[in-house]
Amino acid sequence: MVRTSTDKKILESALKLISEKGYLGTTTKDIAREAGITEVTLFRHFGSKERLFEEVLKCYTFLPKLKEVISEIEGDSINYENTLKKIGMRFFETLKERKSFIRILSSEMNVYPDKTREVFSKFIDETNKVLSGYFKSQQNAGNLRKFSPEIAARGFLGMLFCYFNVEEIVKGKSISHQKIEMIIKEFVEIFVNGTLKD
Amino acid sequence: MVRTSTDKKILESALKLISEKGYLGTTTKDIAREAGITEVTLFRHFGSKERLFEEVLKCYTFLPKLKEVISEIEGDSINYENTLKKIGMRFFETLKERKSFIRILSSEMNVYPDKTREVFSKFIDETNKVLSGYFKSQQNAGNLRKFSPEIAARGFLGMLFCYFNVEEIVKGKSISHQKIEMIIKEFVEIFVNGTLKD
DNA sequence: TCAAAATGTAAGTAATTGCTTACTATAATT
DNA sequence: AATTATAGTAAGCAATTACTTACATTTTGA
Repeated sequence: MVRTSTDKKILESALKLISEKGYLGTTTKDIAREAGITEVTLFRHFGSKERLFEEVLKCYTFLPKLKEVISEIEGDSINYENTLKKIGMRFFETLKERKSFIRILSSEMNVYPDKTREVFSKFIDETNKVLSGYFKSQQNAGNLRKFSPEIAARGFLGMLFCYFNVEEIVKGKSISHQKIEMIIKEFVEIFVNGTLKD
Repeated sequence: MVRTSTDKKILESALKLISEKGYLGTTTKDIAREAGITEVTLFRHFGSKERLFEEVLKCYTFLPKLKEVISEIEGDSINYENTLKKIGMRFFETLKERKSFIRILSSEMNVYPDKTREVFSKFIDETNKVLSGYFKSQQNAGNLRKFSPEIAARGFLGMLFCYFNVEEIVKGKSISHQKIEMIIKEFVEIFVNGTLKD
């Protein structure tokens, strides 16, 4: 679907307002106002509020590109600890970029369960697959002790996700790059010490 | 406030329905029907929908009693690893007991930000305080390496919280006691290995 | 048993919301 | 310049929702 500039304005406004006020708490009038158009134009472009919301979910869906991080790193012979740091950093940056969308996924799970659960589950499962694959390959190379790579990946990414969620979404802060690095350093240290072979 | 049995029925029904459909997605008619009363009775008891919701937030607010776990354990000379397992277990059990309420906290943060953020932040901060205090005392006793107890506590509880959130809330499953134990065992192993002194 | 309290019945209000319609004006394209 | 496409104006509709009112019935407690 090729997007006109009006489409884009509407989608952006919808993303912003729905992430702030919820789907049911945001009126089509609000969205139109925010986009600088009339309400009737909104309906001309998207047909209904629900269709607009579906397009928002489709348009802003994302997957963190951890695969690419691992590829880059495999070419660079960086060690395990720094790899985890880079993965953590990339993951966190992605979360920050997509903050509004993540807010919507959390809060609209009841109103629009099918798509939000699908997107959220896919996000979790795919990112975990990549990281657990990496843990496995490091185990196979004899670098790591025996543990469940899938559960460890869930743990590692879960720590980061939860930290992000609490600070940025619950507390409404914006974490500085420095602070993120510090947090990731601490988490990675625990993970490295906790997963390396003796 | 002393609760009549009708009050309780209304509060329980509101908790259930709001956790399933959201605050705005749940009508006072729905709640009345679920409670087996008429809508006018609901207003007699609570005055408004908003007031009812406030009472739900007040009534179902909780803090996991990790302090008690630590007290019990300190009397029992249980080791660090088993302590973390018991803490993890108690925390997870609490999350499961309060699943509906936690769903509401996540999803209604935009509609009712002040109280939900307050409750959620308090929950995070208090539980972290208790666990980080325990980490500190173990460091002071010379058992653990140097790391930030606050950040480690955030990490540990964050892993559990995120795992719970994804499985029970996003994916809508109910995790078996066995499965929880296994997950906690894995997470604790990483943490124990990651925080013990060499 | 009786009076007070609690709840139900039935109807209604005002406001809000998503959405539509018809006509007009503006912008873009040929 | 003329035509087509896009957007605006103004008004309105039907449905829904939180809430209210007045009267009747049932339940509870003394």
